[in-house]
Amino acid sequence: MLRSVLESQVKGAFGLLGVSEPVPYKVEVPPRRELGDYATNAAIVSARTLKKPPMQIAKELVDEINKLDQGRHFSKIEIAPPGFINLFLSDQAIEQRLKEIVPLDREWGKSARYLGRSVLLEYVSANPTGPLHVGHGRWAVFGDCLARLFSAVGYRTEKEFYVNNVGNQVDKLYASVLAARAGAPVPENGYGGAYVQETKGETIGEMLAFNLNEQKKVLASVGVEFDRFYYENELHDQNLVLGAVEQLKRNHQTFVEGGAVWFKSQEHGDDKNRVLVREDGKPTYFAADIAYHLNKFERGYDLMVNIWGTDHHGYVQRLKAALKAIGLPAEKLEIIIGQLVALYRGDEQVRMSKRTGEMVTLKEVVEEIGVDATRFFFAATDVNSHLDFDLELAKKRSSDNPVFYLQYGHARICGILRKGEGSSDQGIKELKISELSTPAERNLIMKLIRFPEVVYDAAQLRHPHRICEYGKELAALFHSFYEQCKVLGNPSREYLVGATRITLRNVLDLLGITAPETM
RNA sequence: GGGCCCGUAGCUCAGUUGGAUAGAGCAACGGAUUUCUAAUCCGUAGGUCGGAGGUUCGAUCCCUCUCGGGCCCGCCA
Repeated sequence: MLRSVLESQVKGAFGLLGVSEPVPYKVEVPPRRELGDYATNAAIVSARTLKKPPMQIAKELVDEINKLDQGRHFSKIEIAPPGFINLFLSDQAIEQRLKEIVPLDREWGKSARYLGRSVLLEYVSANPTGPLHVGHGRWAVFGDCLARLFSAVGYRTEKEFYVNNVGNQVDKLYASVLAARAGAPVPENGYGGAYVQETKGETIGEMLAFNLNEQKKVLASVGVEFDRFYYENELHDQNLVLGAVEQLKRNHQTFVEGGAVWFKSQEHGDDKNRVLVREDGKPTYFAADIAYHLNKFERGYDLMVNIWGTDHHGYVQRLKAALKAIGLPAEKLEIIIGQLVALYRGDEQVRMSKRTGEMVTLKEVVEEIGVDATRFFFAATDVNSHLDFDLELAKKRSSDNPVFYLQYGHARICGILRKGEGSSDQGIKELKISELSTPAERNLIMKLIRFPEVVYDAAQLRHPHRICEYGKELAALFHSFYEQCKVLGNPSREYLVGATRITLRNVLDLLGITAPETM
């Protein structure tokens, strides 16, 4: 990507100044166009260690950059107080990037930065005791988009769903279903939702399988699929849970009290110690989860990412402490906390609770507002922020929905290309950057060539919503361009819209949203 | 009582790990269609970035305190 080329130019300039290890600086897009195509704060952040005024460092850096570059990338470099270096790209550099887009096609935006590395994503992992709620949907879409991003920067990516098919809740479900069928009241601490009545199966195993299958169907309907379902009972059957406890014992991380085996989590900063094996000899969910993650580590991934609901946040430190206590590199496990979705119908908030039975399921939402819109809404915001989601609004405003704005841009271009004679591939030979000089054209071009940087940043920060932001900005610049510039008959513009189509399509692909050719 | 998250325009949300004059969509108001798709575009209006201190060349971003909302603190999962 262009930005990393520029970063190394600055690094080279530092080298010529005799600074081999410059303090970390950034090359970024400045807030206004007059301030260049890219800008760096390198001179400002170095002022302290170099003991020179930032403006002076900036001047020295610019001299060296000019020597190195010889006008290849930059047409102009300016210095602005308190020491920003503003870089203006040459037409040659811009054209070269622009010409990469169409040949790369589906590869455009991807990078090989993490090629050869592997990542395991675990998400949703809902209990098989009922339907998925809207929060699950949000986390599912987030996880799915994150997986696509990881793949786009080179990771070998695996997606996994952990099925908690063991424990008290399982018995509770069984008792609740039988009670519901008999018309009896909900058992103590049982499940009371309407779905209990609808749960099929005679044995508890059949009921769990039924619920899981329903979850899978809903997930598939929003385009979320997994490489593996890992069943908790396998951990128990293979004796892996007690095996994990043994490892903690061996490392003197446990003690016995009240007939139970405890993990000394207080020694790792927890506010209390935690039970691993209960008085009755049954391991806790915590012990099973340690075993599960031990198993993940043994499978040898370079990175493991979990997406957990906010109700599990208190659990993060505990699990990591246990993994460290076993001697595992816990920093390879990253846990992202997903906040809940507050659902509204107009002004009225709908509570999500399995107990009351009043919850709105993911299935209902998808059926109501559609797959593409559901995915876009869930992917468009930071998963760590609370989300207020108004169903009435999402449905009523469906034609003004941002997702249609992107899709319309794609369809509009397809319409143009259908009417044009030449394909984009021909256009590439005739593309002359000098013919694309209006602000509308330049704004669109600059947005396009930054796409790989956006993908990289989004993956790096685990922020799929940046792809949505980028897509909205790109679509806006295209629509604006379209109003001002006649495309057909101008090969350079034909190439430009072809490149825009590919970029929009790749954006939608990263989000798992369809890119229609007509609307 | 303790922990984590959030608080930015009327509403829903961005804000590039501390940068330059804080942005977008919706809602409101005013315009644009003999032209490749008007599911579009152009313009106007809208802000003590919850509040108060602090750190520094510079804070929406970091620290402390505080107010408001959410989630959690089990030998449940």
